Amino acid sequence: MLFKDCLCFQVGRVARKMSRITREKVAPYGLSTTQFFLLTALYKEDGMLISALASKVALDKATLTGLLDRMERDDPGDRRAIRVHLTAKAEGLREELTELYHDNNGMFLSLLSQEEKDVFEWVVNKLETADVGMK
Amino acid sequence: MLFKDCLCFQVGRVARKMSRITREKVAPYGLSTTQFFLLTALYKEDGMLISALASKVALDKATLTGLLDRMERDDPGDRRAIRVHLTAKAEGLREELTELYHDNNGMFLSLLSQEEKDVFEWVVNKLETADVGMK
DNA sequence: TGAATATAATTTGTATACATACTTTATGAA
DNA sequence: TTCATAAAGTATGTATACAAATTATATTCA
Repeated sequence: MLFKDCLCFQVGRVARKMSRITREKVAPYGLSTTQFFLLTALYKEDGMLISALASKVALDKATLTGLLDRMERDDPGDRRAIRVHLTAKAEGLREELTELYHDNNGMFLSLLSQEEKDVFEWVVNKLETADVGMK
Repeated sequence: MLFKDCLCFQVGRVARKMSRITREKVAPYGLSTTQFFLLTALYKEDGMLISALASKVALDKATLTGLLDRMERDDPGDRRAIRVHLTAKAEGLREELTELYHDNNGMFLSLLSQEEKDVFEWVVNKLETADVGMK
């Protein structure tokens, strides 16, 4: 089977599928998968710098600029820094979206045994932190 | 750690990183990661229908339309079907890109033990084929 | 002080990625 | 035959995703 032993392709393929599945669930809230994770990060910690938020969700800050275009902004002091805050609307959805986040995780996790989860987590971390000359 | 147990996020994050690493290697050939995999699929089997190719690389046919915009096309018989063929330029890079493909795979695979590879492959397949109400 | 440097974010340009709708052609059934 | 349906691609619109360059501000140090 083509790409059978290609980790890069396999990971990309399953990432796209899982993202699509998640998107279907959050679409009713007018969210994309990425926006959903971004909100989840803000539910955990509000008022981060864009660069800190980018680090949390593992995206480039340039990607976040677009994502955040319609969100509330603030500027407490340092004019280089912009802190991202939840809107009232997002705050109102906190409970519901947090529950959805856990349900969705649980759905995926329920497919795996404990050992599979452990090894998968270990492998993903290895691939993620591998030093292969990238920034 | 945020998203620690979120398979969807973890897989997406590692997919982006691996794609970036691969892109750095194929950029000198004027290719993106996706284009690289698409060529790899064509090196394996030339003359596929766009829909068949889309299936091979696990992308929507609409995504392939854009990707293939500058590639050679042919139409043998069925006017609904367009078959994708390698250009002379792509054919000239076959050896080099095939080697790069295997080297890149090997680089990622070398990070994992046999058991880790086995479990990872198993888990990815489970996540990929899981029936959770998606098309 | 003031120039060099670093930091935070934006801008620009390019390339996915996909849902939805549409066009064209083929096929199947009445 | 002819209408309904399916199949193959394309078009459109939206949303990532990121490299490279730029802007604006802060910091450091000579």
